[in-house]
Amino acid sequence: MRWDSLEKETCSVARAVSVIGDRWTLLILRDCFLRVRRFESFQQRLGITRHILADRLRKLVKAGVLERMQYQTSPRRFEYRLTAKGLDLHPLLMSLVHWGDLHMAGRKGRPILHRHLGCAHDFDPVLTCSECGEEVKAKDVRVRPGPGAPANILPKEMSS
Amino acid sequence: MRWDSLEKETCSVARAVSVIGDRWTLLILRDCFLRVRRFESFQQRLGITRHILADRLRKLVKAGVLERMQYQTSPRRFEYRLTAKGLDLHPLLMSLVHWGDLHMAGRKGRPILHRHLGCAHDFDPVLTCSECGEEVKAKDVRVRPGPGAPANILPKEMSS
DNA sequence: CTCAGTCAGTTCCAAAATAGAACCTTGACA
DNA sequence: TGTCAAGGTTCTATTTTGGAACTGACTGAG
Repeated sequence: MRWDSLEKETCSVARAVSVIGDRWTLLILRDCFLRVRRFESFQQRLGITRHILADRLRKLVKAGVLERMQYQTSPRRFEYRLTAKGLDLHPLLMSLVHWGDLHMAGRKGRPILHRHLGCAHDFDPVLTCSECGEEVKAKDVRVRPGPGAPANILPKEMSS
Repeated sequence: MRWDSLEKETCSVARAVSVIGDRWTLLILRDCFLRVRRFESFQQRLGITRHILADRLRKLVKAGVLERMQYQTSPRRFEYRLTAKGLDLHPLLMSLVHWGDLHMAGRKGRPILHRHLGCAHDFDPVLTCSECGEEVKAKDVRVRPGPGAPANILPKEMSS
């Protein structure tokens, strides 16, 4: 499978993965949420090849996740900022950080704390149900085809 | 940067990305949550090269996200199941699906619906604060170094 | 004016990862 | 005996990366 064919897949995961399913891209987005915006800053923080960085930034802009804005005219310089679409990735990044904290942290504890300005406490993200507000556990979810589903979206294994 | 050096990074995102930051890996995990468990099933559903599939499954087992269990003895056959660590990726996958539904769905609507058994409604995932229970928005979060933080974890840009 | 430095890239080559296809092994079934 | 299935492995050709150097437009110091 080619990766450009992934965009045409019906599955939302596949389409999302076609944009953000890349190691460097996820690390770039992490830095975006830490307010890193410039080419040189990304490059120095990540140690990424300049070549690949330019490519990934271009792709993220094309996908509408980042926007490239000129911040000075002479010489022309640009910075990259999260769009609304990009900001919507916040729950995803929070989930990623939290999973890393739970399962991959060193013995010194978590490297970053998140403070919720609403209640002024350090917090962990909790995934809840939009309908009843309760926490959602993997075992409490059943999946079924939606209006945009193609024929074989669910495996045979799924009779539940 | 080599990818095995990423595991040794201090950032939780980097460490998480070293395990799941790969297009195929994310698609494999999506299928795991749909109860796909066998080599042939993954291969047929994903259209992934058998070679790469074997490699990714090996890595996921090594990382403790999947376990490889024998389900018949003659001939010996194995299946791959999510461990507790793997199940903890559920919020991440839900966030990914939801983002894909919001921003990448075709005009026919979302391909999969998720029903919460607790309240028997189709739902969307909402990320909330473990301390106050309110929904967490990107702008309501401030980040600061934790106990396991190295010197330069935050960019200069972060004075807020 | 000259020199060094910054930023945002581009170009080049070697090394690594991936796609696509065929092949292998163990055993079941007819 | 021949065919089929599951769960892989091996092979080569193509893509993608990594690493390093280079470019172009400017600024600011001496």
